[in-house]
Amino acid sequence: MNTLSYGLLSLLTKNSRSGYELMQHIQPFWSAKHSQIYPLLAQLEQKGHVAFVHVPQSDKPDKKVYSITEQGKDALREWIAMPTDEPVTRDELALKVYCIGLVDKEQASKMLAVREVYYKKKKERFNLLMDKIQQESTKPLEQLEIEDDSFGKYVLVHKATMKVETDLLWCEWMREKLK
Amino acid sequence: MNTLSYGLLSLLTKNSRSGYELMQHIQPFWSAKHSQIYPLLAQLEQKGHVAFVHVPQSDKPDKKVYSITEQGKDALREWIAMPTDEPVTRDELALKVYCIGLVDKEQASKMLAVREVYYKKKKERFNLLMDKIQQESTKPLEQLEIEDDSFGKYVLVHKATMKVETDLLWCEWMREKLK
DNA sequence: TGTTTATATGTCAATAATGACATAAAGGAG
DNA sequence: CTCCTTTATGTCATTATTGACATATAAACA
Repeated sequence: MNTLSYGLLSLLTKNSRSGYELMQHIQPFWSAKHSQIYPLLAQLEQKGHVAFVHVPQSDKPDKKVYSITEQGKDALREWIAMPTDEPVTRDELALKVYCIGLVDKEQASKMLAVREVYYKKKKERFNLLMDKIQQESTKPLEQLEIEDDSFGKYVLVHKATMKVETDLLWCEWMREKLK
Repeated sequence: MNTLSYGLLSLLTKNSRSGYELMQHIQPFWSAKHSQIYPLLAQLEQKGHVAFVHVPQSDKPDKKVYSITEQGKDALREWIAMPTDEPVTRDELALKVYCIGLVDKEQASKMLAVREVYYKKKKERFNLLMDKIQQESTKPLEQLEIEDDSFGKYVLVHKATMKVETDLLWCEWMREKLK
C-alpha cells in the first residue's frame, strides 16, 4: 500500500466520505487527482480496509460513501509505528528564482505577484477552515488534546497557516528587493 | 521538456557541474534521484541545451562536466515567461498527524521528535550554505540585487531557512501540546 | 432551450519518479 | 589485503501521478 492509501484511511477516521470529498479534503496534506484516488479506494475496499454504501442524492448525482473498517484502523496503527518518509516539496517557482537574473525586475516582480495572490487566497481558505473546525468543536481550539476528535485537523491547519504566512512574508520581502 | 530539465538548466546558469553535483545541489529546490537526472542530461545534450566535457580526476573517478549553451539560456527565458505551476508538497507526517488520536501521547511525541531532529540538521545545513554564499559574494548578502550572480541562491536559501524555522516552531509547539 | 459549472465516478495512456541493479575508481579503516 | 564509503555514471523494471477521455445528474444562467 502506498502513502496516499494510508492518507485516505487517515481522513476516513474522522468522517465517512465519498471519493470526491476525499479528493477535496486531502489536498492540503497531499496533492492528488481523482484519477488516482478512485482506483485506490477500490483496492482498499477489496482488502477490507474500507466499506462503502450507495447514497442517493436529490440535488446532486448519487455518491459512494466510504467508511473505514476495524481492519483499516489496524493497518493505520501499524503504518504510524513505521519510520516516516521525509517531506517532498517541488516548487517550480524556486527553480525559476534561482536563475531570475536572466530576466528584468519587472518580469520577476510580476511572477512573484502572481504567487503572492495564490498564497493570500490559500491563507483565506485556511482561516475559513479554522473557523469551521472551531464550530465543530465543543471547547476552544487551544485547549484541544490528542484524544479530541478535532485535534489532528486543528494542528495541521495551524501548521498550514504558519507555513503560508511565512511564504507570504518571503514574497513581500522579495518584492521589496525587486523595487 | 519537464520541470526538472529546466531546473537543471537553471543550476547550470551559475556553474558548470557534473550530473552528480547537479543531483546534490538541486535537492533543496526539487528532490530527484540520479537515475532521473542522468537520462535528462543526455536528452538536454541531444537537444543542444547543454554541452559536456570529460574531466579526468586523480583523487576521484572521472566526471562529465555540463555547461549550458546559448540555446539552453533561450529555453530558460521562454520557460520563465510561462505561467508557473503551483507548488506540490507531500508530507507523510501530516497524514499521520491527522489521525494521531489512534496512538498514545508517547508514540506521537517520539514521531515528532524524530522530525524535529531532521529539521534541526536541515537548518544547520542551510546556515552553512548561507556562509558559503557570503564567502563567494563581494558584498554583504542583504545588498545583493537581481543582477548579482549570487542573488537567486541567496534569496532561496533565505526562503528555505524561513521555512525550516517555521517547521521547527510547529514541532516545538506540538511537543508542548503532547506533554 | 441550450450552456456552463459543480458534483460525481470511472478508465487508460503517457509521463514522472523511484528503487534495484550494475560497474568502477579512489581513499580510509581495520 | 579486504571491506566500507564516497564519488561517479548509467540502465531498467516498477510504481506513482497526471492528463485526457468518457459519462451522468442537477443547478444556475442566459
